[in-house]
Amino acid sequence: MASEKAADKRRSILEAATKVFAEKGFHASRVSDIASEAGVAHGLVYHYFDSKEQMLNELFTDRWSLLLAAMSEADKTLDTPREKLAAAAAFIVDSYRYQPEVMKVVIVEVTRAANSFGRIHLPEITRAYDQVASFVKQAQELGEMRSDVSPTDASLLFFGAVEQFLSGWIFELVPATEEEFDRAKELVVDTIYRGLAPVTESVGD
Amino acid sequence: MASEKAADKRRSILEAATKVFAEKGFHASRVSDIASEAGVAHGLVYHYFDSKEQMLNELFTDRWSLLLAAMSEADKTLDTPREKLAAAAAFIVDSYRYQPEVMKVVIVEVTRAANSFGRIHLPEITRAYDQVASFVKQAQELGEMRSDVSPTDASLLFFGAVEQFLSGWIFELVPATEEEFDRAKELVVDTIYRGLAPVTESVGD
DNA sequence: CGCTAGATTGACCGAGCAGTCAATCTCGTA
DNA sequence: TACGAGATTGACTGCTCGGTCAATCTAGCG
Repeated sequence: MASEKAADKRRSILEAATKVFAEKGFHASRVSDIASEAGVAHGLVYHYFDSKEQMLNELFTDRWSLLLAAMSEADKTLDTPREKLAAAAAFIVDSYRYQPEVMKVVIVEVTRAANSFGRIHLPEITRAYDQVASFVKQAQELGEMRSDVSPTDASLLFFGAVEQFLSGWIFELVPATEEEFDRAKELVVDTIYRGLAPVTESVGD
Repeated sequence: MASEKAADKRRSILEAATKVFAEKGFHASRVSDIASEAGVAHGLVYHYFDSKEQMLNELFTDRWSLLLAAMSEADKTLDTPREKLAAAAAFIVDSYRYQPEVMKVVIVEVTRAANSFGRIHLPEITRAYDQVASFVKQAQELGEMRSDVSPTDASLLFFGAVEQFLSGWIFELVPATEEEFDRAKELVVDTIYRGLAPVTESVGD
């Protein structure tokens, strides 16, 4: 069996798809673009994949399950909710750092595509939100975060902020440098943590 | 001249387009869907608009300039940066409250579409980000926010959070009730403000 | 009333492209 | 070296849609 070589070819086609999707967006990407990027005839794409859609679905699910696994692992191995939150932010930012194309596709074509792939993958997406919400809940139980904010809302805040940084890099609004990556991670976690700290007293409202 | 009636018809087609775009997304929307939603033959759409794209562009620009105007007005008439920030959040959230379809299209099809319309409208989008960044700068100068965070980054945080709430409502992850709307506004501004408050001393990194 | 400009219609066209498939090739194996 | 399973090719198909346009309608005006 050439199953190993076949698997390689399959992977290289998926990588080509990632590159093309990242560059032109899913809708503007032709299967023939992907094929030529991969250096194969476009018919071959259909030997390995059912459709263009399937490629995006696979690409997303592969990466998203890494995120889910990383968060789940963080929940088990790390001690404080803050560290867990930091681990989640770090995973996402570093994913972008090392594979910007994959993450660009994941964010732009799925996570934020409320009318198409976002809807399809809502269950997986929600799982990540829920995990972060559970970290928030832990923080609340430890008295590290105010309890009058729903963990769900806090989780939206968190993902909104992280994804907006990715967006900024993707749109090239903000330089995508090593320092920026680390700064972003810290800023998000820090701001959420301070912003949701228990209200000792002081300020009315 | 029937120019008044004509303008009405034009508007009603644009409204139909909004509805269809919001429902199915731009790419999945057919010009004929828009026409039949508006109750006209699809050829008429081209009497009033050059293309499907133009409709989305117009729709976005109309709404976004309202946002820019509102923020600019807030900058002039309100006293504190915090109020200005609150006004920006309120404008966006209330836009969704009263016209969810328009805002859904604005956010999903433009603001977050890094590969298509987002790129085209980047200058306008950036203008809004810059305005918020300037509010942050004002807050920093008044000593209400820490100065070691770049206003640009703070602005990303702000928009990321606000848009993620809209996303939550759009995806129906979170109930879109009156209370939620008001809660979201306050939560975002409050969290940003607390989160970016000057660091009195204490914690060393 | 007719005339005209603009509004409205819907049949039609052509491009672009996802997906198919029969033919050919390649390579591991016996 | 001969066989065959799976890999690879690219010509071809069928369809969807955006956009065009000539024909028809309508309403205000002289």
